Amino acid sequence: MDDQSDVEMLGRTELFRGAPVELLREIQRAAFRKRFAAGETVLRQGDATATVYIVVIGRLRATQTTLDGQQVIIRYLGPGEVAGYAALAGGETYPGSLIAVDDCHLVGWSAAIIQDIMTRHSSIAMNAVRLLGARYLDMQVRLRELSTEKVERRLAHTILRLAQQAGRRTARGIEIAFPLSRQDLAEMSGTTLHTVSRTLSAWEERGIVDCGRRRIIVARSQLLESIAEEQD
Amino acid sequence: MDDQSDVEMLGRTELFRGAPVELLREIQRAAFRKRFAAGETVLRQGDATATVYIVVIGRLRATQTTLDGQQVIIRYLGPGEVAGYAALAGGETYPGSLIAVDDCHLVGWSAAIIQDIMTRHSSIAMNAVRLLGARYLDMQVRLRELSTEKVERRLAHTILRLAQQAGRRTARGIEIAFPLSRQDLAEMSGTTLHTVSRTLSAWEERGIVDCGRRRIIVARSQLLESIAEEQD
DNA sequence: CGGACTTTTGAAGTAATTCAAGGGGAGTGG
DNA sequence: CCACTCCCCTTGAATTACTTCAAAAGTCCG
Repeated sequence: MDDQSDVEMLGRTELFRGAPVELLREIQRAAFRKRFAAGETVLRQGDATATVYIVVIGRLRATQTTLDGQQVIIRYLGPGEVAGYAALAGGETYPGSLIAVDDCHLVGWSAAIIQDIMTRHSSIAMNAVRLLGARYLDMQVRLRELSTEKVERRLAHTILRLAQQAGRRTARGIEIAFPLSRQDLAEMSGTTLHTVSRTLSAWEERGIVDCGRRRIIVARSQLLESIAEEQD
Repeated sequence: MDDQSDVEMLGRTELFRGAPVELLREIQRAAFRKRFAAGETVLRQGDATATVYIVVIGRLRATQTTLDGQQVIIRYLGPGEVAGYAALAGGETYPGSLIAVDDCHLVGWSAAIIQDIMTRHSSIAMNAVRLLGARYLDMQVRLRELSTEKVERRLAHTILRLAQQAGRRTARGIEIAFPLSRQDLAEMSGTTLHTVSRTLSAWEERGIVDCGRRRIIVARSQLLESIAEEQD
């Protein structure tokens, strides 16, 4: 990918949207590129914040792990999204880890550079405010779901959200465009892989979804939506 | 409260910290003051975003309500904190409601004015980035707790967090400085008021807490911390 | 002192976890 | 190319933590 198309790419990201071309060029010159193979760790929970990345190609999984090894998936990050927000928001250490789910291309900057850019260009800082506001809102919604809904409904919401953000239309329905195990779904919905497996089996029988090994296709999204909305 | 002390107060808030005095004066001139009695609604879920407030005196409860009337408490807001972040982050509507728990004094600005100030002064925008980053992180931690911990541990974490942010040393221990019902604790911990009541009764017997009607005193915080950290 | 709200506690019910075992794909190495 | 191995997934049975249902007792306020 050449510098020119990099600049265009940056202009479409949530963080740098709306920036004038000269500024995008400056930002592009200050960036470094990095690639990660599927399964590699991009950054590790507890490490001192050093780098902010933007995803160019591929997908990352943001997790938080407890002392006793239990994991929660905070979110998945796709092209154009900021990875390592803690370095942007002045956190001391990364609150979670970031793992490449696919083979990934990222562009990165040191925390100091990004913070300098935001300080000199308030429109970029405002983009960061909007982006963090949106993520905070997203977490509020998930917290509410986790507090008030039963597992089946939560799982439906989780899958619908994934289909929305990473869905690919196919002949058989909307396919979630990256590998996703039962365990992953459990860690996103606050349940166990056993319950996820049982629920998906039941849905498959009703023709709502079509699943394989680390693969989910939503065949009848309307039915799934009605499960997500029904009262307990 | 006169204008001079208002300016000093603003300089100590999370949003305006570090701003030069002339700017603080300008901000103070653009503000309006508003008081709410205990129980009054400051802003309502679903309304178009219009105002950003800062709490001067008192405490607000931020909630989210589902279609079928179930509530979740997102957080409590105390002096110096921003209320109505959605107006700051460019959201269309308020994602939750804000209720006065105490009698409250707030200062407010229209969303347009605040956004203009942030655009003209990137240091304020950076404060907003930090503040939203911190809230997002807080929600990540709570999401993880809700997903991986059993009720007793979650309740312990909830009470410890409240004691930290609104605790007042007394002869009998750390008292949470605003009225807080069993129902409120349930809505913060993702459980029912019955389970909260039972758990608190058990703790009271062990001398860990000392509770009354809408009142919690943490008598032995070390024991509570050990409950919060023990493996399930 | 009445009435509304908050809290407590028991008993029954249940959704989901935990425990346990086996089956099947995908990739690897011989 | 086949066999081996490592994951990942499935399904049943037992267990349990928590909710739900129900009723009564406190406590505050006008």
